[in-house]
Amino acid sequence: MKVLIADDDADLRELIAFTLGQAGYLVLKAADGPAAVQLFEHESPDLVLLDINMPGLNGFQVCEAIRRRSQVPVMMLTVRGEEEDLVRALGLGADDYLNKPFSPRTLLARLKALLRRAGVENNAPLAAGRIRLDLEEFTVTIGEGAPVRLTKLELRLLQMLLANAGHSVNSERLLVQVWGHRSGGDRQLLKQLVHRLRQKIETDPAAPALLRTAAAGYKLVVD
Amino acid sequence: MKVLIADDDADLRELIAFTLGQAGYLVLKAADGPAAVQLFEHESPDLVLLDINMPGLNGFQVCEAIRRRSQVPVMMLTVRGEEEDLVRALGLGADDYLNKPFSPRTLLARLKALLRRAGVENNAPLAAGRIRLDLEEFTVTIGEGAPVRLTKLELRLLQMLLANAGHSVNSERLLVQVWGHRSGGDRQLLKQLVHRLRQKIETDPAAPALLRTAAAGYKLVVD
DNA sequence: GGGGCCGGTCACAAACCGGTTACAGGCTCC
DNA sequence: GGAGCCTGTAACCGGTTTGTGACCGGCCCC
Repeated sequence: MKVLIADDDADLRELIAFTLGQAGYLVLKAADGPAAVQLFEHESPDLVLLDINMPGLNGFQVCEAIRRRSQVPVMMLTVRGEEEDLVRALGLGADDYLNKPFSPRTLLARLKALLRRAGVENNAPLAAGRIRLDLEEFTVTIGEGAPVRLTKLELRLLQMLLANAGHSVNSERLLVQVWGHRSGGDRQLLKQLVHRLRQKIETDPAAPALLRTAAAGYKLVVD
Repeated sequence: MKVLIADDDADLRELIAFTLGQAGYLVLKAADGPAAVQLFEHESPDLVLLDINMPGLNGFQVCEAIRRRSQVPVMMLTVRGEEEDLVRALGLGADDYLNKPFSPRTLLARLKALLRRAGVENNAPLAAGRIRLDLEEFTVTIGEGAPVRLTKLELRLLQMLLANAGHSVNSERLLVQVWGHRSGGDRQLLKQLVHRLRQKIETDPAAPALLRTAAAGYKLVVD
């Protein structure tokens, strides 16, 4: 599990890096905005910690840049009391924030919660019931069948549903997690993606047994 | 999702209540400390907004009382610049704070972030007496009967009534909470919705036993 | 008794929703 | 530059949900 930490305060950066390292995470460090963006593109970390005040590009700009190409969980580090910053960060698609100063224990707890929510806590092939997802190969295997190749979006959708297997997931949330649409609204995309995914994974796409329509969203049925 | 708002300033209280109501939250209002504590024990809200300056018990005392029995997220409303208050509140276990004056937008953003952080899932089946509501499945179950499917509006109405089970809820308030109409006035909608809901949940829709007409509104009868 | 108000009921129209088909632009890989 | 895939967009269909207008009967008050 890779975590990118971007902060220009060397002491804090090292403290965080140490904490996360101890906890078993692989840590990538950046001292300014451009470095953060570059590292992000190179290494595609599983989670990003962003300080707001950084030279080069500030945290907002980095967050925007990241959101343009990825739904990776982003946690902002803010100075307590900067109301506007907070609202702006959350508006830009940050998933959580942490007020400085914070304890390492708090950081870890929040980080884990965030990873759990994003459904990426294990990048080993996700599985539930008869469904197994291989993120490396971009394939899904149903029961004893042959692996089926998925596209990027199909994989992401299935991953989200799998992370909440058995429970219905709100369309709104799916839109946000798969496309990063802030306000949702565009149901057509989801409709279409679900349709395409069903064609691939359902024995009878007209009567879905796995990817079922639920009130206000979809859910993955596992036995 | 129930939010308890405690503030002795009636204008501010109503503004907040309106904002949250529009955003789909169920709002409980308290004008002083003791009322807040009592409401908290009665209704077990999912989040609490506390003003610091209140008659009876002040925000600190209420916060302490709440913390003695629950980990529910608490957000304090503070006057900008009162550092001491802030530190004290956070020391007492408050989770976040908001400086007055604040915009509704800010309030909502912070509140959502707090709920998200607290990991509150809003799919816990609401229940009272023989009535159980499943927000994920959009169903209601009466006693031992089979779950009945509800539409979005029916669910919202029932949720409002359930949150005030046993007490009559003003038509005006229902209109605002279910449709977001600010001026109410449109009783026909409510009439119709109640009718449709009764058809689904009453054994004899002509003689309602659960969803009763009450003075100036409706109420849910629980045994 | 008559009019106004209110809640309940009915019937119909409008809006919405999910599934489906079709097509076009963009991208990658030969 | 062309083939093939991936993604986004539009249009259509049938079913459900929601909004609207009309009517009825009870109640209260003048």
